Amino acid sequence: MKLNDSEWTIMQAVWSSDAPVTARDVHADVEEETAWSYSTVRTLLTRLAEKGALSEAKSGKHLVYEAALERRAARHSAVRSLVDKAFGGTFGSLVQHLANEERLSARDREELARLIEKADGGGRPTKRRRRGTT
Amino acid sequence: MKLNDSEWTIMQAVWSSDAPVTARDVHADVEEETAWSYSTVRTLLTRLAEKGALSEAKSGKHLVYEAALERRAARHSAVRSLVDKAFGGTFGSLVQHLANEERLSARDREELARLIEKADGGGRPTKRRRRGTT
DNA sequence: CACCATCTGCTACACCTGTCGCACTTTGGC
DNA sequence: GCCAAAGTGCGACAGGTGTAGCAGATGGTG
Repeated sequence: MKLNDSEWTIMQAVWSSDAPVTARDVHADVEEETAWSYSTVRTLLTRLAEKGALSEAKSGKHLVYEAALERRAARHSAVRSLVDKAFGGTFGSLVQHLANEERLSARDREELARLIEKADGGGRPTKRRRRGTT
Repeated sequence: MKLNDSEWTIMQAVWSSDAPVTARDVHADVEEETAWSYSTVRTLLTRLAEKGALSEAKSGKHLVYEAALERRAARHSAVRSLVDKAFGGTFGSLVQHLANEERLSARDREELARLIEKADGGGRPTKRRRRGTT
């Protein structure tokens, strides 16, 4: 499932709520950031429901929306898509870019290292030292 | 500079060559992957030149194209754009996603750790000072 | 020089995106 | 029950994308 920019904005608002949301809720949520009219929000919600990223249902008399697509899955697609088009399909290239080219703040870099360390198994010592194949 | 999917395909072909390329060259390069007609390639080249990502010039009698936008810069924008729309603008979130959610190969993960280590200053111990305002 | 293979300049066109507005239906309060 | 306020169904429209085709200008070859 591929989301375009405006759809991401809407989805973020939906995901940020535990309970199903109304168009009004979403509008309130994104209004400051986007200045979109209520109509625009409704259009986007409808399109998202049509494409299956949201489920649209009547709660009582009004329509409420709920994410049908998980944020995690959406992120996965987005990353995969970026890697495919911009990094030759190789995660390594993206990682390398982030580590070398990207102007990560020192803090980001630290966080990156910390996260990696943690994700690396949380127990297995990162001992392999040889820098081997390029 | 924001490139759409088809434009990325074209740009990759242009970047992959040291010398300026002709539409014919690009077509040959992407044909197998995309099955686009020569016309399509030309249209995309023109649009890219119009938006400044490529420079179009006459070499002799024919048009040749050369990247005006660096791959590195294009990647930077793409990553920034992804981070903004899908990860709340925080690199850390992307990194966290890559490290935890994404199915990185063990090798990718190692590479990630290695790159981070190396990029981290190549010697300065990661002593992470105060995290300031977060 | 004549011709054919190319190259180049336009135009096209359906579908996607970003952004609404309008008119009609419901609903809740007096 | 009536009316204002909110909700809903549709339509719209300009600009971006994906994908090409056509016709005229050009250049290399016999």
